[in-house]
Amino acid sequence: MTIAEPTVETAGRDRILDEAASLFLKQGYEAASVRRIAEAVGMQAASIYHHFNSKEDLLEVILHRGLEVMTVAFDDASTATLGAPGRERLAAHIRAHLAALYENGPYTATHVTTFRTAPENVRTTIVPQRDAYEALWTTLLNDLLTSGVLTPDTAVGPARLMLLGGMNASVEWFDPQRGSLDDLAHLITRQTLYGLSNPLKN
Amino acid sequence: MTIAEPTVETAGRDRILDEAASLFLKQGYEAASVRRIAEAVGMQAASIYHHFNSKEDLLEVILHRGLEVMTVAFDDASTATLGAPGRERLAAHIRAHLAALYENGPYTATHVTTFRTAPENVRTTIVPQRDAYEALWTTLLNDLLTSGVLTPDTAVGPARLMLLGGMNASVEWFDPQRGSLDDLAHLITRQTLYGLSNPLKN
DNA sequence: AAGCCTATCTAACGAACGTTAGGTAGGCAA
DNA sequence: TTGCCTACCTAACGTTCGTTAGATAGGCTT
Repeated sequence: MTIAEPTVETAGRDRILDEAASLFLKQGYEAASVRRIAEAVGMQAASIYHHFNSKEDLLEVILHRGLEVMTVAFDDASTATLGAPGRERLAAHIRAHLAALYENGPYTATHVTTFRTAPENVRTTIVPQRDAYEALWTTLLNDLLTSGVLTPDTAVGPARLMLLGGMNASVEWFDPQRGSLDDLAHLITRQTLYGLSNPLKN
Repeated sequence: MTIAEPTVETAGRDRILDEAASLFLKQGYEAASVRRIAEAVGMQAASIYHHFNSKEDLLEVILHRGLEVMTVAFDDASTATLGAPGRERLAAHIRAHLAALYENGPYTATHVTTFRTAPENVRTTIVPQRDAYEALWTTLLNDLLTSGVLTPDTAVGPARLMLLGGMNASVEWFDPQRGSLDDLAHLITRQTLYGLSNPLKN
């Protein structure tokens, strides 16, 4: 058990995390000042430091939480599609990753957009958990490869990077208010598996 | 007069742009201070302001240049593949965009990574040129669609977003020092056209 | 030789930054 | 009722930020 039910104690802390993650997502880590985060929460900048040791600490917690949201989504998709056909399993995991990006708070999207330029010590702390998440995808794609769902000459490493990169890149253009997440998931799944080429014309 | 041949005059200015773009790429726009940029160039911070009006101005010039590099690469690919088969034309333009990202200075990569969180007035200034570049891709994909190279039910808008997003996302993991750009271009072209699915197993 | 222009410098400005010290008010426990 | 603990506050710290003013040194023009 990692996530407690929201109590009065954690409410203030979680409010700070929510607003900080949203601001980091919109403006970037450096541009979002502690004072602006505090203002969004409705408190003074100094009060942030009752809950977190530093601004870097705040970012670290947010990046970890974003990764946790992804990982939980992935695991849920795995158990939900145990024994299902390969393409269905892939579709479910793609949909799960996109749901983590757009339907479970700003944490995953913030992770995706701010990790690359995060302070080095923060990045270093996050890397193991990040590797673990990527390993989940490697295992999934390897399963699909050995079961014959993917072309035998598929390079799993690059395929994983392109798939995750493609999904994450959607934060640049996909607006969950305007588009359906199911449509997006279907689009990416279809394009990943079958591509754009017209099979009738070669 | 907009672009002069490189003289001793513009050399200092271009040095500043190079170092600034590299730092913006590595650390982000806000984290890279004018003093650090000046230090990388080998001058004092105040000297930057002999060449640029403000830090925002510096970013704006860099973003524009990144877009110009992309556009020139696209146009070169277009003229180089006039009358060529559709898939070859697509491959050439993918390769051109990736070359702009990795082989023509840090400008295009910096554009891709910093545009989303750039100050709003800077973003506003850039948008028209950005729309023009995306329109080039829309035209190309529409050509491929009407000539039957792409599946008739291809949605060109999302396809363009996914293709550009996928290529741009490679800046997160592709290292031009370690990997071949031709390999990357081939990988993305192949995956875009044909996907990962094993055609022998449905 | 005189004057100007370009490119840089030193020095400093006010503002904003992350952060700390110390205080206060309210709830819970003894 | 007293005392403590949590969650905030006000005030301020030293640092760094983007930026400006003004000086200087070297080269080109006349």
